[in-house]
Amino acid sequence: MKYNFLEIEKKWQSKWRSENTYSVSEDPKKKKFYVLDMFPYPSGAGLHVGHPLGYIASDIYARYKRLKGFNVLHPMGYDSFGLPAEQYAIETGQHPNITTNNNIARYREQLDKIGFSFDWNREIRTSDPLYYKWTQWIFKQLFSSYYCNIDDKALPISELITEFERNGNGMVKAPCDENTPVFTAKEWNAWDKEQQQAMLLKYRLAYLSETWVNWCPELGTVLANDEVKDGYSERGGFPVEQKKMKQWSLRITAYANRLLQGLDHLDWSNSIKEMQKNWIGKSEGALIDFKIKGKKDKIQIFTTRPDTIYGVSFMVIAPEHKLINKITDLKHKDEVKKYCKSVSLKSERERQSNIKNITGVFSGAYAIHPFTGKEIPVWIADYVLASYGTGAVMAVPCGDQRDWLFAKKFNLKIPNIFKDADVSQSANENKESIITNSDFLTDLNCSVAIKQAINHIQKMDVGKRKINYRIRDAIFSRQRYWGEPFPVFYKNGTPFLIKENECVELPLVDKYLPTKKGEPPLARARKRDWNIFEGDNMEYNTMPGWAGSSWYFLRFMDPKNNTQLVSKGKAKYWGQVDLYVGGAEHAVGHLLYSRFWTHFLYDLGYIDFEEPFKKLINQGMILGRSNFVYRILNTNKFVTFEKKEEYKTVKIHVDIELVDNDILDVDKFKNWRSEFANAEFILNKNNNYLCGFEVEKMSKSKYNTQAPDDLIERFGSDTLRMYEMFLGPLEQFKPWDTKGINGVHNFLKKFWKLTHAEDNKFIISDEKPSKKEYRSLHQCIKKVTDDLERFSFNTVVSNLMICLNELISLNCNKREIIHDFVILLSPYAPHISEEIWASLGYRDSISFANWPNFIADYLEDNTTTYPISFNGKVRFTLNFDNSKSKKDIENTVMSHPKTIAYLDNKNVKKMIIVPKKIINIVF
RNA sequence: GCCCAGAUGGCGGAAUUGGUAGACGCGCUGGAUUCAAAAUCCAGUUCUGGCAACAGAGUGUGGGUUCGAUUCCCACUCUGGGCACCA
Repeated sequence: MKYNFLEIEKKWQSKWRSENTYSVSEDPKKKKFYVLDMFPYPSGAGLHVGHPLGYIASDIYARYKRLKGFNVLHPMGYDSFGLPAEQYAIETGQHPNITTNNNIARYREQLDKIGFSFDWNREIRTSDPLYYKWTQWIFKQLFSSYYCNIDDKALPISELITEFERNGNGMVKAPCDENTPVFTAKEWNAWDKEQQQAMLLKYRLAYLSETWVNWCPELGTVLANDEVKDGYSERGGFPVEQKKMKQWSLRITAYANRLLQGLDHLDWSNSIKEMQKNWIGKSEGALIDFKIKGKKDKIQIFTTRPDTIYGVSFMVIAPEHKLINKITDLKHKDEVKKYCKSVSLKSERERQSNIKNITGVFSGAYAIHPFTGKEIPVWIADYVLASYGTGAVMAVPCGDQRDWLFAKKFNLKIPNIFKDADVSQSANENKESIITNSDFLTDLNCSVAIKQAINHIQKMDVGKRKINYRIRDAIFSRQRYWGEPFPVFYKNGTPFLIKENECVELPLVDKYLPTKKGEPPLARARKRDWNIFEGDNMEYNTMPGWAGSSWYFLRFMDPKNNTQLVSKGKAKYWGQVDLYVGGAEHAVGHLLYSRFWTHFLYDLGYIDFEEPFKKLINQGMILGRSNFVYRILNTNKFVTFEKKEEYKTVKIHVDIELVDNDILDVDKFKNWRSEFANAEFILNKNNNYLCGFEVEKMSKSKYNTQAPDDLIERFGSDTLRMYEMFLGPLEQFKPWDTKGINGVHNFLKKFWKLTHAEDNKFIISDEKPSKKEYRSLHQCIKKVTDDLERFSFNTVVSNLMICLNELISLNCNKREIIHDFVILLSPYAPHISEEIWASLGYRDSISFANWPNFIADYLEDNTTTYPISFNGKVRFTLNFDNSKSKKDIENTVMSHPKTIAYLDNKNVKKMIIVPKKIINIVF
């Protein structure tokens, strides 16, 4: 009798492949279910056990839904554009396509071994021109659209042109660039084509804009904020400067409100929704203009607390504010210049982390309070950010802690406008307060006062109600090679789209580096290297990593369509992703951008759902369990964990392969690395070397990674699948520890043993199961079904174990029971289940069996074991017939000798009998 | 600083609506089998005291609500994640 998992798993994997078991197509007779994983970037290191965790969970769910009769779409592909392949190409000169294909082959091999039920006919790769043709197509649609705030949706730019021709832009309500002038139809019609294009670009959802970037001349590239450390590049340590660069941006801000509202209807975790909410950062308040004494200019501020306007005692503007030069008086000019310079030298990091170090400088200018007419000093300080709101605030030190601290530091007045509040020690940020000393706002509470204040501001024409968002438009250009090229060419500096059905393919280049002039790598391509070349030159930037992943779930529905992104019928049938599983690190990036693109495609009518992912589960990271040895300082002697305090030691990571149960195999250790060949050991009392351990991120450098491949060799993938689920709740971060894996392996072995004789022949009994056996099975059906419905993948394993243990003790290998049990098991352990299913005489895959129905009758019990508790403490249990009345139960309990003993002649105050639950006697 | 999670035996975890805390698995202890080991099987295993029956304590800490709290409320500590001079 041997459970030969290697043979079984190989057999079924090749069968699934050759018989196309998991390929699906639209079937109007069946209800659909779409289960999707966040597709991986195929890195060179291959998969470790942490990667497939989410895939296993989603595969189990997909298999479960299939058994429930759903038509399940469960595809997989690769997010194959990315930096590591490009970096490798720079170093070796090898085309990233080659590296990428190799890595994909390795991934596929590893994935196949785990027994996933993916429909591989639908595989997509974002770096495939057949795929990115449609990424480019979406960009073209964005370029050809603007956002209409009246209809609250994206519309074709042609409608905007018609409006410009008729009425100019005076009536147009659409998000556009800040510097867009108002023009008439006459002016519009008089402009030449290039001028018109320039104006349209200010409205397009994909537009060019000048943005500040971290430019590293030495590397010839733009760096992300976290790649810059104290003004130098993290890689290489070269100086980084701020440079203005013309880049493509997407007007995601137009969708800010819809992206926020849409969150309410999504079945996502609270924390992810919260993160997106904060990212979008909606705040309601008012814009208020403050006149400057003796100047024509006004400073416009944004505030969420217009109710505190009588508490303003100074103003603060950001060091980058455009009015600084105009308003600063002669006396302060030098100081202001010096201050602004010093701020600009600070890195973004530095500026953000210096919360305690309050700095600022007086500009010499005074603003006029719009209601009181009082003069208030205008300060410049770096705690005000140029990029948020208007880059200027009205400082209310009695109501805002940062203003308060600033006022204290520079000795500014702190007038109090709150009734019964003490603002001598800190600001009063309590929004329940009553306003005082504030003219028409006096005696109102804050929320009423805010409304009144805004009304007054609008009446006085000094400002208006304003909803402000923190979210900024997404920069869509990257100065890289290995990304989607833009379907764009330039003529006299004006961008134009290439023809409708064409796709710009990545041209070959001699090197994957920027040019000497600092142009992106694509500028190296000669005219004849491009498959399409129009105008003066093609766009040299490529799209960012998130372009391809923002819409891939749509392409899986119709991956081979050559005339459309996705056919309308297929998109209608498969619809939203019903279950999306992936890591929480994509909380704002990927998940927000795909929502944006889905909203947009919905507006244009290509799909009929607005939100891409109905239900989202974020799997927690699997952490590694590292082992350590302790070397005594300056020696080659290692001391066991128990005695390490007696010496001065250095902690060294040791490969977990050399350790079993924290006990080091000293011989293996000596052979591990030459420096340890002559190592000596101080052992513990059992003559063992005990290692220390720590739980940390799984990583090669910590020698704590575990590839799934070895485990599959040793235990089989059915065991691996079950074990990864058994580890704990899917969402939780949890340590990986192979110690427990033989527990689930044992479970499968026991199941095999139950259904196989000594000579490995399948044995099954055709006897009618007993009531006990039915009961055990149906208990299991109920628990497993309930647990899967609430995505409690770990407890399903426990319940299967409980059921099997019961069946074994009943010595039950009856056909009817095993038949249902193996279906329950099959989502977790599909290979062994297929094998036994075939032995039961079925020729079709178990994947399309029927999930067993739970029959409550089998669990019906006519007695209940009641815990009898005294003042809430359980003392003993009694069995009662369910038909027994409360009075009967009470009499029996009260006359029970144990009850009499526990009561010890005390008076019973109360007796609580909860039917089928508990009995509590209070005394 | 703000927001969101979480804290249960030696370990991973369970307890779905407030109703016997510790299911299931690992590990450990003892036993059977074996020449021996592996494998397998049986029994025990929250802590403290006791041979035992049993008693007491116990779900991060301190309070509260309740006949009854891991579960609800208040305050706090710690851990993880996210955001951050956001007006």
